[in-house]
Amino acid sequence: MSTKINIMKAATELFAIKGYEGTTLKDIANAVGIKPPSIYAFFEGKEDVLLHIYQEILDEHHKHLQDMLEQLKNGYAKNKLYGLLVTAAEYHLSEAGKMKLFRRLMLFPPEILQSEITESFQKLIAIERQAINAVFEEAIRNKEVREGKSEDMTTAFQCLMNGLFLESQYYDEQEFYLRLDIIWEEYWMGISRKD
Amino acid sequence: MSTKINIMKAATELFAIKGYEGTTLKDIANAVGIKPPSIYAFFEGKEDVLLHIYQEILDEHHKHLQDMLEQLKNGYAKNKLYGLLVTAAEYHLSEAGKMKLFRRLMLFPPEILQSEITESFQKLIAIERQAINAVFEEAIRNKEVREGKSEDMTTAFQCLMNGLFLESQYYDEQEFYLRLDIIWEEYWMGISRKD
Amino acid sequence: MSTKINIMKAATELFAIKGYEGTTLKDIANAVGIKPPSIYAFFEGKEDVLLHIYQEILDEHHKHLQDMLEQLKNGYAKNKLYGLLVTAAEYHLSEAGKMKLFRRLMLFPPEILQSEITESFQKLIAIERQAINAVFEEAIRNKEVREGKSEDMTTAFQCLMNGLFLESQYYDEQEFYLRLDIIWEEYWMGISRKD
Amino acid sequence: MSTKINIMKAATELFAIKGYEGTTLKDIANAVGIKPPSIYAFFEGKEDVLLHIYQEILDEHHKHLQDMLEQLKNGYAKNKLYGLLVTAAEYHLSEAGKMKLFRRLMLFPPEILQSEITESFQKLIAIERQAINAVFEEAIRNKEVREGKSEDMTTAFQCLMNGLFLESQYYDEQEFYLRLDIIWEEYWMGISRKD
DNA sequence: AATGAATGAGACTTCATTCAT
DNA sequence: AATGAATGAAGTCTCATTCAT
Repeated sequence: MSTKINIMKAATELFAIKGYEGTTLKDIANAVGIKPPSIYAFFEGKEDVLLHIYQEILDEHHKHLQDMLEQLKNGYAKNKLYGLLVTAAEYHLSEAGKMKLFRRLMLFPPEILQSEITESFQKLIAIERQAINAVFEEAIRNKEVREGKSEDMTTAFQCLMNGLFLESQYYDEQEFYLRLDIIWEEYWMGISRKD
Repeated sequence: MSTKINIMKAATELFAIKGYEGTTLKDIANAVGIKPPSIYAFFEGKEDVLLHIYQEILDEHHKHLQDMLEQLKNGYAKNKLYGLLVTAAEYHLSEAGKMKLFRRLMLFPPEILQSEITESFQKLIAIERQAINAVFEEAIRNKEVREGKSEDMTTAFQCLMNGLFLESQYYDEQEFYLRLDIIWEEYWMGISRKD
Repeated sequence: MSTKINIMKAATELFAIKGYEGTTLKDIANAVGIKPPSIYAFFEGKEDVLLHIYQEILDEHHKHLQDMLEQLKNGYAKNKLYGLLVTAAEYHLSEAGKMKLFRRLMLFPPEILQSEITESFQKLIAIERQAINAVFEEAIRNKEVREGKSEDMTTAFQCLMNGLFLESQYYDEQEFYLRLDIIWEEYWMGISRKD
Repeated sequence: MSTKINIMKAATELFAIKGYEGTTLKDIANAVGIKPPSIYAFFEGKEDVLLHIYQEILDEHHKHLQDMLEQLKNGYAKNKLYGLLVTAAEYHLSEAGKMKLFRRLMLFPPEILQSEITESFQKLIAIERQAINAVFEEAIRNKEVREGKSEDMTTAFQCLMNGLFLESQYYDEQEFYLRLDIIWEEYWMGISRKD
């Protein structure tokens, strides 16, 4: 029964590294220690494997998003936003394979799933955006950050997150966390209210 | 002949959208209006097409980098850095196919070229980093930006660039430029010296 | 158990419509509401299923032949021959699936069973032929039909039967019986003694 | 260039004997002396091979039908009808493979082409029926055959043809022609006008 | 320079079958 | 009696590539 899970794990890793088209069912089967036809006992085909993984990633991402939103409820904006970055970073690093695949699907979706993927990803981003925006609105009211439009701050913060999580792929864990802190410091220095 | 160029153009576009493994020589030939074997009159094979394109992208990138460095020679840091973003943005948008492939190769290189690609890309980034760093060093001296480590500022700026150019893929041209300006304003507000 | 019977029923229908090669054990299992491996509790394999069905058809055909021969014992030739056609027609229509498979196996036997099938079918035809021939011999003696060789009459009658039962596959029941009566009338008009 | 023709010839023969599902591309390729992928240089796939063959058979059948209709224009009904049988018999025997496949497709069409095949075959039969009916109408007027409905005579004659051409598959050429003549004699004896 | 014909390698997938449960 | 898991064998088809023209 764990074979299905093993297939998904192996396929996630392989799709992330070699891409959907670059990965063969043989690759996946080899990684699991079974033969290619056995995959069909659990999935309808290669596409179906990807779809299941994609669904799983989406579900987990939603759960993760809930955790992050929880994080954004109470406390100072500084802690909230930094916590957001760190939580997200930890998530990206702890689920390296899944997240690499997530980024790949987001940026370069395989033709077949293009529309489906694009749509659901945009929803995710919108939810995220709304939550972050709320933080900035409150932070402006509380004078935790300088004056400005919360919408624009959100735009800039999302850009920062995008940059960071693209970088999570280039650098090893240690270096990444170093950069994360540098970037955060630089960022907070610019956005925070100095008085 | 112009066929060779057409093949490279078509292949660039297709590799960018469908990936190297997801693109067939037939796809390329169809796009050009020839038959697959004709490609072998100009290239040694599929891999060779990618290698030529990759080389081309690299060369152009170097040229583009020269333009950018030129930009960074004289003037105020504010203009230099903003000019950098705009120049890069224009480049990314005018050569959409090439740049999409550039990002793809950078983030998800096909197995065969992995080491080669990783290496040369890191060189590019290093050059870029050095140039940007120089701008910040001077800007700190000139008190155009607040006090701080130029290295850290460079790190943050690169993160911003990465975020932006990842976003150049999500948003259409108009929206992208809007975001670019918002992000720049937010950024400059934070980094500039207020007195 | 009744499952065995259900398998044979479903397989008969499917072999008839889709052919032996065109039918999968999954098709059969689906039709029965079981899973493919369950078939192996009753049969040695796909070929064995066909063999059992084939044997069943053969046995029933022999029984049916006995009924028909019974029919040919007493009475007028006209009634005998017409009765033969009607009885056979009813049989073909009541056991549509079985008879469609019968025709298929007869005309286009799957390679594996070719020799076996050909042989046993020729026996059936020979028995049939002999019985019909006897009817004509007597009918000629009794002057129920015109003068002629009983062998030739049998040959013609068999041709008529073949034509009819090929047609039983084209036309729906109602139309088939209409044609049967027309053909019989035409036939009997030609063969009967007019005086 | 003749490879395409060879493929069609080989496939016709194999589809006739082993059925569409029972024939593999390897079987066909072997018969032609090529490898399976080469078939794709001429056809889109296995189904496409069948479709082309089917179209060819249909076209030839239409041509053959024209020949037969020509045959039915002038002369005595006896000669016309007997000529019809002989011409058809010669056709069936000279193109044994094609005609065996024709019968197979007519009686047991592979699922994919079922509707298409059924439709076009019914058209063929209707044309044939009309032509034969005309012969009987004239023959009744000319008192070449006994009184009766031409429609019914046509029905009976078609049944005879069906029977005969089903038999063309059982018996070898010599025996088939013997039976053909016997059946014809028996038939004509019954239908002709005796005075 | 271009391509029709051909193919080895290999991909995805189906299928009959086995076996432990 | 029934099936989930697994697989060897084989089928259809794609693809990069070669070669003669």
